[in-house]
Amino acid sequence: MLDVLKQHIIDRLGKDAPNVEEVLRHFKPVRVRRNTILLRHGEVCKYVWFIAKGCVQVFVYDAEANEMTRDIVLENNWVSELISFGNRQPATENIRTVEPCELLAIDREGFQKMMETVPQFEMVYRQILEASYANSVYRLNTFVSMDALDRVKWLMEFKPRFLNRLSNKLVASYLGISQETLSRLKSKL
Amino acid sequence: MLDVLKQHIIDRLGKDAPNVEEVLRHFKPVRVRRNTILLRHGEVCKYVWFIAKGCVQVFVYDAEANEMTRDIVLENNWVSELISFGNRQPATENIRTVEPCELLAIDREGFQKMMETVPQFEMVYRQILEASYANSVYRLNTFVSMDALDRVKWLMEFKPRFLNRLSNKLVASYLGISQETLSRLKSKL
DNA sequence: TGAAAACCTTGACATTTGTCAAAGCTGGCG
DNA sequence: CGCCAGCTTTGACAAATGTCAAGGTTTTCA
Repeated sequence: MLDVLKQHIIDRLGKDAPNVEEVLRHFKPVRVRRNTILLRHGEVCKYVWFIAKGCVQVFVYDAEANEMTRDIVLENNWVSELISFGNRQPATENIRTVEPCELLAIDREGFQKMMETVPQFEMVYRQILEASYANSVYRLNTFVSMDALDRVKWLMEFKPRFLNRLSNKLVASYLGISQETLSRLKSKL
Repeated sequence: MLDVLKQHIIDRLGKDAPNVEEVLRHFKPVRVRRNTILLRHGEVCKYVWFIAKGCVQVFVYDAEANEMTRDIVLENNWVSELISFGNRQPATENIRTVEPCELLAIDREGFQKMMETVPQFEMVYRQILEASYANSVYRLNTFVSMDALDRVKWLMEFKPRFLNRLSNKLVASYLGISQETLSRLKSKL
Protein backbone atom coordinates (compact mmCIF):
# COMPACT_ATOMS: atom_id res chain seq x y z
CA MET A 1 0.00 0.00 0.00
CA LEU A 2 2.90 2.31 0.81
CA ASP A 3 4.26 1.72 -2.68
CA VAL A 4 1.55 3.85 -4.20
CA LEU A 5 2.42 6.80 -1.98
CA LYS A 6 6.13 6.30 -2.55
CA GLN A 7 5.60 6.47 -6.29
CA HIS A 8 3.37 9.51 -5.90
CA ILE A 9 6.05 11.36 -3.99
CA ILE A 10 8.83 10.35 -6.36
CA ASP A 11 6.75 11.60 -9.27
CA ARG A 12 6.58 14.97 -7.61
CA LEU A 13 9.99 15.41 -6.04
CA GLY A 14 12.13 13.43 -8.43
CA LYS A 15 13.64 10.01 -7.98
CA ASP A 16 16.58 11.21 -5.91
CA ALA A 17 14.40 12.71 -3.20
CA PRO A 18 16.52 11.63 -0.27
CA ASN A 19 14.01 11.30 2.52
CA VAL A 20 11.20 9.32 0.99
CA GLU A 21 11.52 6.48 3.49
CA GLU A 22 11.56 9.00 6.32
CA VAL A 23 8.36 10.48 4.95
CA LEU A 24 6.61 7.14 4.61
CA ARG A 25 7.31 6.27 8.24
CA HIS A 26 4.84 8.91 9.38
CA PHE A 27 1.85 7.42 7.58
CA LYS A 28 -0.45 4.86 9.12
CA PRO A 29 -2.11 2.40 6.71
CA VAL A 30 -5.86 1.98 7.16
CA ARG A 31 -8.23 -0.36 5.34
CA VAL A 32 -11.89 0.53 5.57
CA ARG A 33 -15.09 -0.75 4.02
CA ARG A 34 -17.34 1.38 1.89
CA ASN A 35 -19.57 3.96 3.59
CA THR A 36 -17.11 4.56 6.39
CA ILE A 37 -17.29 8.05 7.83
CA LEU A 38 -13.79 9.52 8.03
CA LEU A 39 -14.86 12.94 9.27
CA ARG A 40 -18.12 14.27 10.64
CA HIS A 41 -18.87 17.98 10.40
CA GLY A 42 -18.45 19.66 13.76
CA GLU A 43 -15.43 17.53 14.62
CA VAL A 44 -11.90 18.73 14.12
CA CYS A 45 -10.24 16.99 11.19
CA LYS A 46 -7.33 15.04 12.62
CA TYR A 47 -5.79 13.58 9.48
CA VAL A 48 -4.77 14.09 5.93
CA TRP A 49 -5.37 10.91 3.95
CA PHE A 50 -3.64 9.65 0.86
CA ILE A 51 -5.94 7.35 -1.08
CA ALA A 52 -3.92 4.37 -2.26
CA LYS A 53 -7.04 2.61 -3.49
CA GLY A 54 -10.71 3.45 -3.60
CA CYS A 55 -12.81 6.57 -3.67
CA VAL A 56 -13.98 9.16 -1.18
CA GLN A 57 -16.76 11.75 -1.03
CA VAL A 58 -16.67 15.19 0.65
CA PHE A 59 -20.17 16.44 1.33
CA VAL A 60 -22.44 18.82 3.23
CA TYR A 61 -26.14 18.71 4.06
CA ASP A 62 -28.60 21.05 2.40
CA ALA A 63 -31.68 22.54 4.08
CA GLU A 64 -33.67 19.30 3.58
CA ALA A 65 -30.83 17.14 4.94
CA ASN A 66 -29.87 15.82 1.53
CA GLU A 67 -26.22 15.08 1.05
CA MET A 68 -24.64 17.38 -1.52
CA THR A 69 -21.10 16.56 -2.50
CA ARG A 70 -18.49 19.25 -2.80
CA ASP A 71 -15.80 16.90 -4.02
CA ILE A 72 -15.07 13.36 -5.07
CA VAL A 73 -11.51 12.08 -4.80
CA LEU A 74 -10.12 8.96 -6.45
CA GLU A 75 -7.06 6.87 -5.62
CA ASN A 76 -3.58 8.37 -5.91
CA ASN A 77 -4.84 11.66 -4.50
CA TRP A 78 -5.07 13.43 -1.18
CA VAL A 79 -8.17 14.20 0.79
CA SER A 80 -8.78 16.13 3.98
CA GLU A 81 -10.63 19.12 5.32
CA LEU A 82 -7.53 21.26 5.15
CA ILE A 83 -9.09 24.30 6.81
CA SER A 84 -10.15 22.32 9.85
CA PHE A 85 -6.95 20.28 9.87
CA GLY A 86 -4.70 23.33 9.71
CA ASN A 87 -6.48 25.54 12.22
CA ARG A 88 -8.06 22.93 14.52
CA GLN A 89 -11.45 24.37 13.76
CA PRO A 90 -14.61 22.26 13.65
CA ALA A 91 -15.07 20.95 10.13
CA THR A 92 -17.95 22.24 8.05
CA GLU A 93 -17.91 19.19 5.81
CA ASN A 94 -18.16 15.43 6.07
CA ILE A 95 -15.93 12.84 4.46
CA ARG A 96 -16.96 9.26 3.68
CA THR A 97 -15.65 6.38 1.65
CA VAL A 98 -17.66 5.50 -1.42
CA GLU A 99 -15.84 2.22 -2.05
CA PRO A 100 -13.67 -0.06 0.08
CA CYS A 101 -10.50 1.95 0.55
CA GLU A 102 -6.84 1.61 1.33
CA LEU A 103 -5.75 4.83 2.99
CA LEU A 104 -2.55 6.24 4.40
CA ALA A 105 -3.24 8.65 7.23
CA ILE A 106 -0.95 11.27 8.69
CA ASP A 107 -1.94 13.22 11.77
CA ARG A 108 -1.20 16.81 12.66
CA GLU A 109 1.83 15.98 14.74
CA GLY A 110 3.37 13.85 12.04
CA PHE A 111 2.51 16.45 9.46
CA GLN A 112 4.20 19.23 11.35
CA LYS A 113 7.26 17.21 12.17
CA MET A 114 7.64 16.53 8.47
CA MET A 115 7.24 20.16 7.56
CA GLU A 116 10.14 20.94 9.87
CA THR A 117 12.45 18.02 9.24
CA VAL A 118 11.92 17.22 5.55
CA PRO A 119 12.19 20.39 3.52
CA GLN A 120 10.74 18.75 0.43
CA PHE A 121 7.55 17.92 2.25
CA GLU A 122 6.66 21.57 2.36
CA MET A 123 6.76 21.41 -1.42
CA VAL A 124 4.46 18.40 -1.46
CA TYR A 125 2.00 20.20 0.76
CA ARG A 126 2.04 23.23 -1.46
CA GLN A 127 1.37 21.04 -4.45
CA ILE A 128 -1.59 19.43 -2.70
CA LEU A 129 -2.90 22.86 -1.91
CA GLU A 130 -2.36 24.20 -5.41
CA ALA A 131 -4.00 21.20 -7.00
CA SER A 132 -6.99 21.40 -4.66
CA TYR A 133 -7.34 25.08 -5.37
CA ALA A 134 -7.11 24.64 -9.12
CA ASN A 135 -9.75 21.95 -8.94
CA SER A 136 -12.08 24.27 -7.02
CA VAL A 137 -11.57 27.10 -9.47
CA TYR A 138 -12.48 25.00 -12.49
CA ARG A 139 -15.45 23.57 -10.70
CA LEU A 140 -16.68 26.99 -9.59
CA ASN A 141 -16.52 28.19 -13.14
CA THR A 142 -18.81 25.37 -14.23
CA PHE A 143 -21.35 26.47 -11.64
CA VAL A 144 -21.34 30.15 -12.48
CA SER A 145 -21.23 29.73 -16.24
CA MET A 146 -23.01 26.48 -17.17
CA ASP A 147 -26.49 25.00 -16.94
CA ALA A 148 -27.13 21.39 -15.96
CA LEU A 149 -26.64 19.94 -19.43
CA ASP A 150 -23.33 21.71 -19.97
CA ARG A 151 -22.10 20.56 -16.58
CA VAL A 152 -22.85 16.97 -17.56
CA LYS A 153 -20.91 17.43 -20.79
CA TRP A 154 -18.08 18.99 -18.82
CA LEU A 155 -18.01 15.98 -16.53
CA MET A 156 -17.86 13.60 -19.49
CA GLU A 157 -14.91 15.49 -20.87
CA PHE A 158 -12.88 16.21 -17.75
CA LYS A 159 -13.94 13.58 -15.25
CA PRO A 160 -15.00 10.68 -17.45
CA ARG A 161 -14.25 8.06 -14.82
CA PHE A 162 -16.85 9.49 -12.48
CA LEU A 163 -19.70 8.49 -14.76
CA ASN A 164 -18.60 4.89 -15.21
CA ARG A 165 -17.65 4.27 -11.68
CA LEU A 166 -20.05 6.14 -9.43
CA SER A 167 -23.77 5.97 -8.83
CA ASN A 168 -26.02 8.41 -10.61
CA LYS A 169 -27.18 9.66 -7.27
CA LEU A 170 -23.67 10.58 -6.21
CA VAL A 171 -22.78 12.19 -9.53
CA ALA A 172 -26.00 14.22 -9.47
CA SER A 173 -25.22 15.59 -6.04
CA TYR A 174 -21.73 16.46 -7.30
CA LEU A 175 -23.26 18.41 -10.17
CA GLY A 176 -25.77 20.16 -7.95
CA ILE A 177 -28.80 18.67 -9.73
CA SER A 178 -31.38 15.99 -8.94
CA GLN A 179 -30.93 12.33 -9.83
CA GLU A 180 -33.91 12.50 -12.14
CA THR A 181 -32.54 15.45 -14.07
CA LEU A 182 -29.21 13.72 -14.51
CA SER A 183 -30.91 10.57 -15.70
CA ARG A 184 -32.90 12.50 -18.28
CA LEU A 185 -29.97 14.59 -19.48
CA LYS A 186 -27.76 11.54 -19.97
CA SER A 187 -30.37 9.94 -22.21
CA LYS A 188 -30.28 13.07 -24.38
CA LEU A 189 -26.62 12.66 -25.32
CA MET B 1 -0.24 53.11 -1.12
CA LEU B 2 2.57 50.88 0.11
CA ASP B 3 1.42 51.49 3.68
CA VAL B 4 -1.60 49.27 3.17
CA LEU B 5 0.54 46.37 2.02
CA LYS B 6 3.04 46.95 4.79
CA GLN B 7 0.30 46.75 7.39
CA HIS B 8 -1.14 43.66 5.70
CA ILE B 9 2.19 41.87 5.91
CA ILE B 10 2.83 42.93 9.49
CA ASP B 11 -0.59 41.63 10.47
CA ARG B 12 0.38 38.26 9.10
CA LEU B 13 4.03 37.90 10.03
CA GLY B 14 4.16 39.93 13.22
CA LYS B 15 5.58 43.37 13.78
CA ASP B 16 9.16 42.24 14.03
CA ALA B 17 9.21 40.71 10.57
CA PRO B 18 12.66 41.87 9.59
CA ASN B 19 12.45 42.13 5.84
CA VAL B 20 9.28 44.06 5.26
CA GLU B 21 11.05 46.89 3.48
CA GLU B 22 12.91 44.41 1.33
CA VAL B 23 9.59 42.84 0.41
CA LEU B 24 7.98 46.14 -0.47
CA ARG B 25 10.77 47.03 -2.85
CA HIS B 26 9.62 44.34 -5.27
CA PHE B 27 6.15 45.77 -5.75
CA LYS B 28 5.26 48.26 -8.42
CA PRO B 29 2.44 50.69 -7.64
CA VAL B 30 -0.21 51.02 -10.34
CA ARG B 31 -3.22 53.30 -10.46
CA VAL B 32 -5.92 52.31 -12.92
CA ARG B 33 -9.38 53.53 -13.75
CA ARG B 34 -12.43 51.32 -13.50
CA ASN B 35 -13.06 48.69 -16.18
CA THR B 36 -9.37 48.18 -16.79
CA ILE B 37 -8.54 44.70 -18.00
CA LEU B 38 -5.66 43.30 -15.93
CA LEU B 39 -5.67 39.86 -17.54
CA ARG B 40 -7.30 38.47 -20.63
CA HIS B 41 -7.97 34.75 -20.88
CA GLY B 42 -5.51 33.09 -23.21
CA GLU B 43 -2.65 35.28 -22.00
CA VAL B 44 -0.19 34.17 -19.37
CA CYS B 45 -0.80 35.93 -16.08
CA LYS B 46 2.33 37.96 -15.36
CA TYR B 47 1.52 39.44 -11.96
CA VAL B 48 0.10 38.95 -8.55
CA TRP B 49 -1.68 42.10 -7.43
CA PHE B 50 -2.30 43.40 -3.97
CA ILE B 51 -5.36 45.62 -3.92
CA ALA B 52 -4.57 48.64 -1.78
CA LYS B 53 -7.81 50.32 -2.78
CA GLY B 54 -10.71 49.38 -5.01
CA CYS B 55 -12.34 46.23 -6.24
CA VAL B 56 -11.63 43.61 -8.88
CA GLN B 57 -13.64 40.96 -10.72
CA VAL B 58 -12.45 37.54 -11.94
CA PHE B 59 -14.72 36.22 -14.64
CA VAL B 60 -15.25 33.81 -17.54
CA TYR B 61 -17.59 33.86 -20.51
CA ASP B 62 -20.51 31.48 -20.77
CA ALA B 63 -21.82 29.94 -23.99
CA GLU B 64 -23.73 33.13 -24.88
CA ALA B 65 -20.71 35.37 -24.17
CA ASN B 66 -22.13 36.68 -20.91
CA GLU B 67 -19.61 37.48 -18.25
CA MET B 68 -19.95 35.20 -15.25
CA THR B 69 -17.85 36.06 -12.27
CA ARG B 70 -15.97 33.42 -10.36
CA ASP B 71 -14.68 35.83 -7.73
CA ILE B 72 -14.84 39.38 -6.51
CA VAL B 73 -11.93 40.74 -4.49
CA LEU B 74 -11.96 43.88 -2.35
CA GLU B 75 -9.09 46.04 -1.11
CA ASN B 76 -6.54 44.62 1.32
CA ASN B 77 -6.58 41.32 -0.53
CA TRP B 78 -4.63 39.55 -3.23
CA VAL B 79 -5.78 38.72 -6.70
CA SER B 80 -4.21 36.80 -9.55
CA GLU B 81 -4.75 33.78 -11.73
CA LEU B 82 -2.40 31.70 -9.63
CA ILE B 83 -2.52 28.64 -11.86
CA SER B 84 -1.48 30.62 -14.89
CA PHE B 85 1.01 32.73 -12.94
CA GLY B 86 2.70 29.72 -11.35
CA ASN B 87 2.93 27.47 -14.40
CA ARG B 88 3.09 30.05 -17.20
CA GLN B 89 0.01 28.54 -18.74
CA PRO B 90 -2.55 30.56 -20.66
CA ALA B 91 -5.14 31.86 -18.23
CA THR B 92 -8.66 30.50 -18.43
CA GLU B 93 -10.08 33.53 -16.69
CA ASN B 94 -10.20 37.30 -17.09
CA ILE B 95 -9.52 39.93 -14.46
CA ARG B 96 -10.86 43.46 -14.54
CA THR B 97 -11.17 46.38 -12.16
CA VAL B 98 -14.69 47.21 -11.06
CA GLU B 99 -13.73 50.53 -9.47
CA PRO B 100 -10.76 52.87 -9.78
CA CYS B 101 -7.97 50.92 -8.12
CA GLU B 102 -4.64 51.36 -6.44
CA LEU B 103 -2.70 48.16 -6.99
CA LEU B 104 0.70 46.84 -6.08
CA ALA B 105 1.99 44.41 -8.67
CA ILE B 106 4.74 41.87 -8.34
CA ASP B 107 5.95 39.89 -11.34
CA ARG B 108 7.14 36.33 -11.52
CA GLU B 109 10.79 37.21 -11.22
CA GLY B 110 10.25 39.37 -8.17
CA PHE B 111 8.01 36.76 -6.69
CA GLN B 112 10.57 34.01 -7.07
CA LYS B 113 13.41 36.09 -5.80
CA MET B 114 11.36 36.79 -2.71
CA MET B 115 10.54 33.12 -2.21
CA GLU B 116 14.26 32.44 -2.18
CA THR B 117 15.62 35.38 -0.26
CA VAL B 118 12.87 36.17 2.24
CA PRO B 119 11.87 33.00 4.02
CA GLN B 120 8.77 34.58 5.51
CA PHE B 121 7.43 35.36 2.08
CA GLU B 122 6.86 31.70 1.45
CA MET B 123 4.56 31.85 4.47
CA VAL B 124 2.69 34.80 3.02
CA TYR B 125 2.20 32.96 -0.25
CA ARG B 126 0.89 29.91 1.55
CA GLN B 127 -1.56 32.06 3.42
CA ILE B 128 -2.78 33.62 0.20
CA LEU B 129 -3.23 30.16 -1.22
CA GLU B 130 -4.99 28.80 1.85
CA ALA B 131 -7.33 31.77 2.05
CA SER B 132 -8.18 31.51 -1.65
CA TYR B 133 -8.81 27.82 -1.29
CA ALA B 134 -11.02 28.24 1.77
CA ASN B 135 -13.00 30.88 -0.06
CA SER B 136 -13.56 28.53 -3.00
CA VAL B 137 -14.64 25.70 -0.76
CA TYR B 138 -17.29 27.75 0.99
CA ARG B 139 -18.50 29.14 -2.27
CA LEU B 140 -18.68 25.70 -3.90
CA ASN B 141 -20.78 24.48 -1.03
CA THR B 142 -23.28 27.24 -1.63
CA PHE B 143 -23.62 26.12 -5.22
CA VAL B 144 -24.08 22.42 -4.55
CA SER B 145 -26.37 22.84 -1.55
CA MET B 146 -28.41 26.03 -1.98
CA ASP B 147 -30.99 27.46 -4.36
CA ALA B 148 -30.92 31.07 -5.56
CA LEU B 149 -32.76 32.52 -2.57
CA ASP B 150 -30.51 30.80 -0.04
CA ARG B 151 -27.44 31.99 -1.92
CA VAL B 152 -28.70 35.57 -1.67
CA LYS B 153 -29.22 35.15 2.06
CA TRP B 154 -25.77 33.65 2.34
CA LEU B 155 -24.32 36.66 0.57
CA MET B 156 -26.11 39.03 2.92
CA GLU B 157 -24.66 37.21 5.89
CA PHE B 158 -21.11 36.53 4.77
CA LYS B 159 -20.39 39.17 2.11
CA PRO B 160 -22.66 42.03 3.11
CA ARG B 161 -20.45 44.68 1.54
CA PHE B 162 -20.97 43.19 -1.91
CA LEU B 163 -24.64 44.12 -1.94
CA ASN B 164 -24.13 47.75 -0.96
CA ARG B 165 -21.18 48.38 -3.10
CA LEU B 166 -21.58 46.47 -6.33
CA SER B 167 -24.08 46.58 -9.16
CA ASN B 168 -26.91 44.09 -9.19
CA LYS B 169 -25.69 42.80 -12.48
CA LEU B 170 -22.29 41.97 -11.06
CA VAL B 171 -23.67 40.39 -7.92
CA ALA B 172 -26.09 38.28 -9.96
CA SER B 173 -23.30 36.94 -12.13
CA TYR B 174 -21.36 36.14 -8.94
CA LEU B 175 -24.32 34.15 -7.65
CA GLY B 176 -24.84 32.36 -10.95
CA ILE B 177 -28.35 33.77 -11.49
CA SER B 178 -29.90 36.38 -13.78
CA GLN B 179 -30.16 40.04 -12.83
CA GLU B 180 -33.94 39.83 -12.91
CA THR B 181 -34.04 36.91 -10.54
CA LEU B 182 -31.77 38.70 -8.09
CA SER B 183 -33.90 41.82 -8.30
CA ARG B 184 -37.03 39.82 -7.52
CA LEU B 185 -35.48 37.80 -4.72
CA LYS B 186 -34.15 40.89 -2.99
CA SER B 187 -37.61 42.45 -2.91
CA LYS B 188 -38.86 39.31 -1.14
CA LEU B 189 -36.63 39.76 1.89
C1' DT C 1 -23.46 69.81 -16.88
C1' DG C 2 -26.10 67.20 -20.22
C1' DA C 3 -26.53 63.54 -23.45
C1' DA C 4 -25.86 58.74 -23.95
C1' DA C 5 -25.21 54.55 -22.07
C1' DA C 6 -25.84 51.39 -18.69
C1' DC C 7 -28.59 49.77 -15.09
C1' DC C 8 -32.85 48.44 -12.40
C1' DT C 9 -37.46 46.86 -11.94
C1' DT C 10 -41.63 44.74 -13.39
C1' DG C 11 -44.71 42.00 -16.28
C1' DA C 12 -45.76 38.13 -19.34
C1' DC C 13 -44.38 34.07 -20.85
C1' DA C 14 -41.00 30.11 -21.94
C1' DT C 15 -37.86 26.86 -20.35
C1' DT C 16 -35.46 24.31 -17.14
C1' DT C 17 -35.29 21.83 -13.18
C1' DG C 18 -37.38 19.77 -9.08
C1' DT C 19 -40.80 16.74 -6.71
C1' DC C 20 -43.54 12.85 -6.09
C1' DA C 21 -44.86 8.39 -7.33
C1' DA C 22 -44.55 3.88 -9.30
C1' DA C 23 -42.37 0.11 -11.45
C1' DG C 24 -38.40 -2.45 -12.69
C1' DC C 25 -33.58 -3.32 -11.90
C1' DT C 26 -29.08 -4.28 -9.42
C1' DG C 27 -25.62 -5.19 -6.52
C1' DG C 28 -24.03 -5.68 -1.68
C1' DC C 29 -24.13 -8.55 1.90
C1' DG C 30 -25.80 -12.19 4.89
C1' DC D 1 -26.57 -17.63 -4.23
C1' DG D 2 -30.64 -15.12 -3.40
C1' DC D 3 -32.95 -11.42 -1.09
C1' DC D 4 -33.94 -6.78 -0.29
C1' DA D 5 -32.54 -2.07 0.33
C1' DG D 6 -31.36 1.14 -2.51
C1' DC D 7 -30.77 2.73 -7.14
C1' DT D 8 -32.60 4.03 -11.87
C1' DT D 9 -35.88 5.40 -15.10
C1' DT D 10 -40.10 7.42 -16.60
C1' DG D 11 -44.32 10.15 -16.34
C1' DA D 12 -47.16 13.93 -14.74
C1' DC D 13 -47.14 17.96 -12.65
C1' DA D 14 -45.29 21.96 -9.78
C1' DA D 15 -41.99 25.34 -8.79
C1' DA D 16 -38.00 27.97 -9.80
C1' DT D 17 -35.50 30.50 -12.88
C1' DG D 18 -34.52 32.51 -17.45
C1' DT D 19 -35.73 35.46 -21.45
C1' DC D 20 -37.58 39.30 -23.68
C1' DA D 21 -39.46 43.75 -23.63
C1' DA D 22 -40.46 48.30 -21.96
C1' DG D 23 -40.16 52.26 -19.06
C1' DG D 24 -38.03 54.75 -15.49
C1' DT D 25 -33.68 55.77 -13.02
C1' DT D 26 -28.87 56.38 -12.30
C1' DT D 27 -24.18 56.83 -13.73
C1' DT D 28 -20.54 58.03 -16.67
C1' DC D 29 -17.62 60.82 -19.04
C1' DA D 30 -16.83 64.03 -22.77
